[in-house]
Amino acid sequence: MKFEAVTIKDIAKALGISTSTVSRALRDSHEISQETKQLVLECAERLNYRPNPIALSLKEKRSRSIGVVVCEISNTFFSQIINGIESISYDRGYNVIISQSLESYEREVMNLQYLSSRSVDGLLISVSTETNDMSHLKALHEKGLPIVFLDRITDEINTHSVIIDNFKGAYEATEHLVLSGYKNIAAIANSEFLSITNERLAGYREALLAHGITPDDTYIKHCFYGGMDFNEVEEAVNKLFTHKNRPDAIFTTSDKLTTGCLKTLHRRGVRVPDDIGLVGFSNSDIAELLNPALTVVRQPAREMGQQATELLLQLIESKRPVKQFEKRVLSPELHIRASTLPKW
Amino acid sequence: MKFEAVTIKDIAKALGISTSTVSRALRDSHEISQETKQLVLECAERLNYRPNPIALSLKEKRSRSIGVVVCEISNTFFSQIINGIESISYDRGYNVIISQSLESYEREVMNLQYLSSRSVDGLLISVSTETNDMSHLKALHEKGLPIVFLDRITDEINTHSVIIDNFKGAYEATEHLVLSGYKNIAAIANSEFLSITNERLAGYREALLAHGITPDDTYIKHCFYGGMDFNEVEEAVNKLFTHKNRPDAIFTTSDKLTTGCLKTLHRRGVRVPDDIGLVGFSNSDIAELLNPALTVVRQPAREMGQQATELLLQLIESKRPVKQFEKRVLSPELHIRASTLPKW
DNA sequence: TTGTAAGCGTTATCAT
DNA sequence: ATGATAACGCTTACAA
Repeated sequence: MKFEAVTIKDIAKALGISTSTVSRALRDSHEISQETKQLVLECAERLNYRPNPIALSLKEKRSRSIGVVVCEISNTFFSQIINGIESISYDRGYNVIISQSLESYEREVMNLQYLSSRSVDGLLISVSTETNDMSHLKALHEKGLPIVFLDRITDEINTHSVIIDNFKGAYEATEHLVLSGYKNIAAIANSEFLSITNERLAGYREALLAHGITPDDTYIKHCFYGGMDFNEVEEAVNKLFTHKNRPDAIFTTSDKLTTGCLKTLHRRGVRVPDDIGLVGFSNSDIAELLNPALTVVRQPAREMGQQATELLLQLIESKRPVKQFEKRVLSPELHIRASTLPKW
Repeated sequence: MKFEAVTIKDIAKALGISTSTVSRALRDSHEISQETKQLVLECAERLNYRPNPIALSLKEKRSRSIGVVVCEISNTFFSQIINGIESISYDRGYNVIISQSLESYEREVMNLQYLSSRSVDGLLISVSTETNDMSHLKALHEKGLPIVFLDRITDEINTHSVIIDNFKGAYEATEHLVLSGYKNIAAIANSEFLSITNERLAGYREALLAHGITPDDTYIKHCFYGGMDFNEVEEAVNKLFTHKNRPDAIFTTSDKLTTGCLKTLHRRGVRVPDDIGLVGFSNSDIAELLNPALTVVRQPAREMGQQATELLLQLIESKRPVKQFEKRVLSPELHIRASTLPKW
């Protein structure tokens, strides 16, 4: 690890045998006598021998590391995903190299270039909001790099993906608002270029329709950067508040948007749910904390990370090319607000 | 990166020169003619050559990766730290291998063993709550592994560290409660084995004393696992509420404890600040969101990660052994509650 | 200025 | 059952 690590050579020298014998003994090859094995194992133990993974990688042409690209590590949703990714890959002896796109296409391309230069064995990616050209990913995929998409997917590339049932989550959230008596339900959504956005808005529209409300597209505000920039959210809220027919409830399609919206409302002195209804996707602490105050759609982020990693490792380690790809759809959970309001 | 990557050999073959010439040309060695350089560079470009970092690592005996051990990736505070770590190491061409101890000594030891088997060039660690024996870290450090401590430090190992001014943060938080008129101020703190805990409690005590209040140790409740297990916090709160002299305010020493405490209070129907005062360390969304509702101590987590990484890389890349070590102390910020209460 | 060869730690192939 | 050798991709004395 530093300062002259013990190598297979040292063991060989110490025992007066060849390195190949040592190597075989360590790998428990059948063509090595029990005594020698014993000897080698003992010596390895004594010298505290640790195989050098880098030498191994060079030989095997695999790095036992996987690359991860998310928009932002410290976004609660993604940090939970990473938690899941890490838990599985740790168990399977893989490294995780994480990089953040910060919702920038340019940075995403750079990240990918970096990861591939780091010769990762596979890639887990949730594309950036700016990404509508998938050629950088396609190129890697065609070169043979196993890829699994997470949450934000594309159908331009045929591979495994793990998503949540966005339609359902949005449907239930919206329906909850309808059933709570709200009539004019607006939506603050992510970029329309993201797969998740459209699915969620579809669920939103469908829920309205199912309850006899005609969706009104002027009620839908997009935040291109998903609220990375708080002003985006503030502006969206402002627009809704100056709408000729001011909405009485808002559905927000992501963690950041929900938090941002709450913050804006609070700044304006608008109370939830007294003055306006609010239901949104959220995995952050506020969801847990405001749970009795706020109904939220919670995504099984950690599980998503875990499942995506399992699929990726399966892809990486499978001998023959996989033909059939899975699209795993996990279910979000609607955490419904209790009747009483919090009183902080 | 996969499927027969272009190597230096391919360039050599294509140009009919030796690999060493190619290598030198690529490294812009002064002992190579301009023409040859030109030729090589052009060819490399054309063939889309990418140096193999693994081969390089093997040669240079350095992996250009750094290990990180934190208790939990999805803890807001740590995910922000990781964000900072990643931003710097990305710029400097280093990988980050993250692992989580989940506050378990055993896991921490395993993580370390894993990281060192991965031959990381350096280590960034925030020790687990269970860790009071530092011998595993000492061993690595003595072997020559550069280490920088983050937030949770130990003085048993002489190296750089980055912390925040825990005393100050706690002092200000407590003082804020005093100035708000609270008299019986309790504290819910992390394990007493952590450096941060004692510094924060010292600040708490000192603030009380400065305002003529005698600290009462029965007002201090420890959550050994820092609230990883929610029950811990609940129990702490319960104990305080059954205290013969029920406190009228609580100071919490960490993100998780603050959130957990709020949650418990809310479950009990106890309102903040109407029924009880509360100020705590918190970097999570709630801090931002409840800002007008709740005074919190916010730590510059991202900066901590960045600075620690800079120090570590400096350690890693310095030619001669560093003698003088820095202990960087960043300042936390007290975000004071506005006069109006939130009305969710 | 360029080429040859050894070496980083490991394993696989081929002998013995 | 074991050993010698080459190879993975790259750098760097040492030669030429």
